[in-house]
Amino acid sequence: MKDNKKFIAEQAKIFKALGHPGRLLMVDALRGGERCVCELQALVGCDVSTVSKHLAVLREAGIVTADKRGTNIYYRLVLACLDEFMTCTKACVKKRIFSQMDMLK
Amino acid sequence: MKDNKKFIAEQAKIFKALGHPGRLLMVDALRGGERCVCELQALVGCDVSTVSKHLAVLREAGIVTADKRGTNIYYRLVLACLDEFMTCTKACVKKRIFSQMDMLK
DNA sequence: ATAATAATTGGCTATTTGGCCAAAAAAGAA
DNA sequence: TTCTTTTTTGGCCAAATAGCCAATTATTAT
Repeated sequence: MKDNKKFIAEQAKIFKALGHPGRLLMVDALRGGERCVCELQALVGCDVSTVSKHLAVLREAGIVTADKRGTNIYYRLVLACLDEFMTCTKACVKKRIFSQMDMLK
Repeated sequence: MKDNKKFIAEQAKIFKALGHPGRLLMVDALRGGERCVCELQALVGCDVSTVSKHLAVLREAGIVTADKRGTNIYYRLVLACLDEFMTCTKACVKKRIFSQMDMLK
């Protein structure tokens, strides 16, 4: 694979990792500081094993890192620009919802 | 589905749409102005039908819009913050590549 | 009207993803 | 040590995705 292609593939991997409601919910929560797996599990409400695999996806994309303290593993955000990402997509979705509403007038 | 959940699902949809190398390549090209499907096809190099389906994904996520002029359909960017998205993820990938290099020292 | 070009749609297959359960690993407590 | 808690891993299955080809639609040119 060409270097250029590899690079865009890595960028895509970041977006892909964010492109799942459960994972997005978790990273959004991590904006408020580190959380252990069990807290994140409570948040998304599916099996711990599922949560663990989602976290692996986020780790491999370079979005979060983990560190172990005691029995718990704490995850925290690495991706600096997540705030902007969330603000921007939120605005974008809102705008779309409004324009749909306009169409009903 | 709760309203909150619907909202985050819509946000996730945007990221998911960007989370594919071919689609990311296309939207990146659209930063330089509108392009017809055939130009985008030449860029990504797969079947036109495949490109068309990718473009449908981007449309449905609210990232691009299309308009027809003559026989061609021109796509253009709608998502305002794509520049930031690209800059940020580029920096993020570079940083990761460097830290991997550091580990080899 | 017929032919040619541009794009989308439908159908198909192979691969990937997301979810759960059960089992393993790692650390702490009894 | 043995038991308990927290997390990860492996296995499995259903659903979603990405790709191609063939067929359809829409527009322009002959």
